Amino acid sequence: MSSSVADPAASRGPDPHGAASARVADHLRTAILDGAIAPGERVRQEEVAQATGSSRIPVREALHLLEAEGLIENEPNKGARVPLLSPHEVDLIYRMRERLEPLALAESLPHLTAADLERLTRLQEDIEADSDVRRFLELDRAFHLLTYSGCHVDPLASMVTRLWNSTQHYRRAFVSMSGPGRMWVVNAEHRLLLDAIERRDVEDGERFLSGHIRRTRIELARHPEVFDRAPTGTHGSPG
Amino acid sequence: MSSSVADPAASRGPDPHGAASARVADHLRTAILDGAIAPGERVRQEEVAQATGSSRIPVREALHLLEAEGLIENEPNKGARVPLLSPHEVDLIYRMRERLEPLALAESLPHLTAADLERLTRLQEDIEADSDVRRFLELDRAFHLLTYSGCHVDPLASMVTRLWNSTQHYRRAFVSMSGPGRMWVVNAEHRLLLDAIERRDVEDGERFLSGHIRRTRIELARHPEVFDRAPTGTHGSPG
DNA sequence: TCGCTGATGTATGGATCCAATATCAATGCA
DNA sequence: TGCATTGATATTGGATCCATACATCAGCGA
Repeated sequence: MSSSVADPAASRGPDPHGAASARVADHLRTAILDGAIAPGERVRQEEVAQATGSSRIPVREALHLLEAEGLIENEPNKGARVPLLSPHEVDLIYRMRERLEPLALAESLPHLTAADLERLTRLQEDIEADSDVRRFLELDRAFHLLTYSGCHVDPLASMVTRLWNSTQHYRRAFVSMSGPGRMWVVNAEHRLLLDAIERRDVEDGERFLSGHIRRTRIELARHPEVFDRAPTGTHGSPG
Repeated sequence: MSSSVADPAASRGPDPHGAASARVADHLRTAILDGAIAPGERVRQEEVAQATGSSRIPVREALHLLEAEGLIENEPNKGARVPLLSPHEVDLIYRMRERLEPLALAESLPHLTAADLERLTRLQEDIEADSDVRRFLELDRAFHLLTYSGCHVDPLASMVTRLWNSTQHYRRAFVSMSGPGRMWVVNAEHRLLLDAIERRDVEDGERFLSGHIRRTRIELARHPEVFDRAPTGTHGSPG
């Protein structure tokens, strides 16, 4: 079952006007976040156009969209590539997260519904039950972003998403090589955060969250090998 | 003196490949930041194309670029418009600035050159010498952004610029109606900040800066009339 | 008089074609 | 043998044309 979206618009829907670029963007976003396209790698318009069964116009739009999301870097007349970040840049992105995400949480918390809280608890239980790296990344991301889902102010919400996107690759490399020990720490910190959220305690939530991010940043700084031409990791078979 | 750039590519250069979209983006950015296009106003592709003497393709690219900069809002099949922000959204943007800009300053400060410091001092002197609203906005923006010019990490630098862009219109409305009294406060705070920068004191710089932004936010919150269908202000004739 | 429905105009989204630029390999020269 | 130059090729940027969706308003009926 190759889940590839590679078949051109053979028997697909009628392609409702104004959806092609979004479809292409989804395709590329998934590929980049999954690590199928590694940082530093070029992304050729024609290739993507063929892979998605569209012309190059929606591809260009999608590339610009993804540039805004921090997943693509565009250089005039030279094309697009996935940004390659230095340790210092990743560190600074984590510092930005330390300051911004507590704000997003404070903005979001009052708007989280009981259903949201249930889903959060369920997610955390799933994280603790399953120790597969790929799944951990997915669930951890879902957990945190759900935490911010009550924040409806665009610049803040989109900025937080962008910061997560930019460092997704390095998170994967980091988690892959740090083993299950680190997941326990993360889970403990998630539990504290979750508890604060359930108590609707903004102050505690902000404190636990910034501490969570700060400790992750410090831990990451102790693993420079994450940046040593990190493996693409798309078929993350346990070594 | 219509400063319009409306003459099509009559005697303009040969348009070196890959510059049209940038030219269009500059045109629109200036128009929006100057208030020539007010928040909530639509931006039609064909109009811009004619005004800049290009086809609609570079216009689309420019609109997406500006969307990433927070100056344009795109809705599928409905077109582009300048975002209209609520008081709460502006307030939250200022809170983001409170947290992000000190970080940008800390990152930038060690890389500022002696020439930068001279230019900063010169700018501040110009601000104090000239009390015209339009000029104040321009110089104040230049002052702060120059302060961050040593920060070469893209997500941070671009985010700061985006936050400034998003609220430019409301800053104009605010400064227009708050009179020269407020400028004195701003100047005093700028002097403190400038002094900390010259001493290369990161901690003081961060503290003065976040205080500067916080006080501006609080002051702005006391002037809800800024949001009462604020005048376009492009020909800000004293009323 | 008010609300609904359909037709038409207008604006955006997408495809194809052409121009300009970058990339790269082959070749000639020092 | 190493390097610069030069051509061919691949790739991006822009223009024009077509398809589709939204907006407006006239016409009709209750």
